[in-house]
Amino acid sequence: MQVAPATLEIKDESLSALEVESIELFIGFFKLIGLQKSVGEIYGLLFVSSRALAMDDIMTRLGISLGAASQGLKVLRSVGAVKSVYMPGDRRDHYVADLELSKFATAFIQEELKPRLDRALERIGTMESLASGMAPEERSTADERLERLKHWLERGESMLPWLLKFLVK
Amino acid sequence: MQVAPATLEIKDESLSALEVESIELFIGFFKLIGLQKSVGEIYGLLFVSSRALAMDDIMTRLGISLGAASQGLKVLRSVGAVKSVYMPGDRRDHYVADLELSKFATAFIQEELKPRLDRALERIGTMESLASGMAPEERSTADERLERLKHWLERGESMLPWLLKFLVK
DNA sequence: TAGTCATTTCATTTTTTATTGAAGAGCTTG
DNA sequence: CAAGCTCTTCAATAAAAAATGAAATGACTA
Repeated sequence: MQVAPATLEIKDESLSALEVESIELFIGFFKLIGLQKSVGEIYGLLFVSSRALAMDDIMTRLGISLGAASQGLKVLRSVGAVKSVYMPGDRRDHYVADLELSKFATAFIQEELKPRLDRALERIGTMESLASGMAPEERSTADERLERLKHWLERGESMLPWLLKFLVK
Repeated sequence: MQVAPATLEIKDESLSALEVESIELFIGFFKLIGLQKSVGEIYGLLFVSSRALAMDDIMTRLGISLGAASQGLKVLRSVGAVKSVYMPGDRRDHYVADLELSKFATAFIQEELKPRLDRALERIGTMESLASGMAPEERSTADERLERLKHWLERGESMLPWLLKFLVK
């Protein structure tokens, strides 16, 4: 299958090689903590930008929609990855990247990891009661495994404060 | 919108409450490290099972397809989360959960996190060269930020061995 | 306060990811 | 070595997630 590249759609209105690298880097990084591509794109662009960008700059440069830009910025604000700066004589909000990278990791740990561990430990409580009504042989298997899982989760949980301290520097 | 539950499809061929809790727990846990639902389901079922299960037991109990079971087990074997045990007089492979939970975390760190950090550091090298050909004001912004990012990534990387040691116990 | 511009929201569409199951490869055994 | 199981693969399908853009909202200003 061959497609003639006749009138090639110009998509990105010139992103520099530096911007492309930055964008790709942050897309990958953000995906790891469960954030979508457009969020990574926006942050990547802002990260290497020496001036604050308005939402429509971001849309145009990245070739993404209004909605994606708006929602992406919302997410980035909510994790403190981006802040808006005042630009005299311009009604639009302008955004700069917050360079304190540890914020994202911290937000991820506190808003994703910690709640999940807590929820898992809760479930283990439930499972322990359920296991207590089982036949002896099955029960001992379950009890042993639950104990093991609980220890491991508690160990993980105990590591979080240390991890946070390390990341925050 | 109301739907009459007239002839409710029996879906799970009797999973116990304990199994359901375990499955839900591991679906959540595995998703966090990027593994799909069916993988979590299978591990969750095996985790509380006191006997080894064959692939078609797994399919039947969970109501998943042949392909999903096969692929899920493949993933679980590949991260060492599951092992097959010999059952005399039965041609089928039978699986039990490996209870060494730290294995998954270790696999995740070594196969996902570490390569990503390495790739990111590589990109920073590229970006540094790209920045070196820029106009002075833009260049200084870029240099400063890249330096910062590099430090942070190196710090993260330096933490991995410690993290691994902690997890492995 | 009417008009304009910036932003958010959300139903729809698109894209991506996961699941299904039929085809077939590989073992085992009668 | 043929017939029957078991398991894997992969093209097709289904489900989930993300992006789009029109309409609603809010906010400034003339």
